[in-house]
Amino acid sequence: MKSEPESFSIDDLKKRPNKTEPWDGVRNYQARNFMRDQMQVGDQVFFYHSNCDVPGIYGLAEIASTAYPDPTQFIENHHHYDATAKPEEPRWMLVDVRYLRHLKKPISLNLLKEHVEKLQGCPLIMKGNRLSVMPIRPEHWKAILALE
DNA sequence: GCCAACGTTGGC
DNA sequence: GCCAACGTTGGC
Repeated sequence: MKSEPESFSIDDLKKRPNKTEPWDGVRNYQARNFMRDQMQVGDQVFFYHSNCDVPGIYGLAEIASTAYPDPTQFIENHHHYDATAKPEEPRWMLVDVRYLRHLKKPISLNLLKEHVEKLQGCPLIMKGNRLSVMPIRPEHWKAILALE
């Protein structure tokens, strides 16, 4: 799961009550579907910092709830307001995310790219990929964590 | 700040 | 259904 650290970083997540935060603001259908259809409580997550000095994975989190409607879609004037969404027919979903730990050493995108051969097909290092939520296959998860 | 790589919108 | 225009993401 990606976030711009200037708006919400893994340090911010750690400081939250229960170290947990609703992952609101996702407005991409594919990303929504991953949260809605595939995420289960206890699933582990890489916390990725995008659009920053050193993009990469900075820590681990876990899914703390199954998907439910993103309340920000109903709030007029909110940055993530969606006039086409109605409470009886919500369009956008989110999950709660709980902090687990920082990586001993962040795994930069640069470092990930040095290990393409082990990460064949991993969406993280694929060009043009802009998804903010994406599934990581178990073998990729292991290979990435081994870089810590 | 630039720009490639998308995704969305809306006219036709 | 096609596609041009536009908006967004995110690395660099």
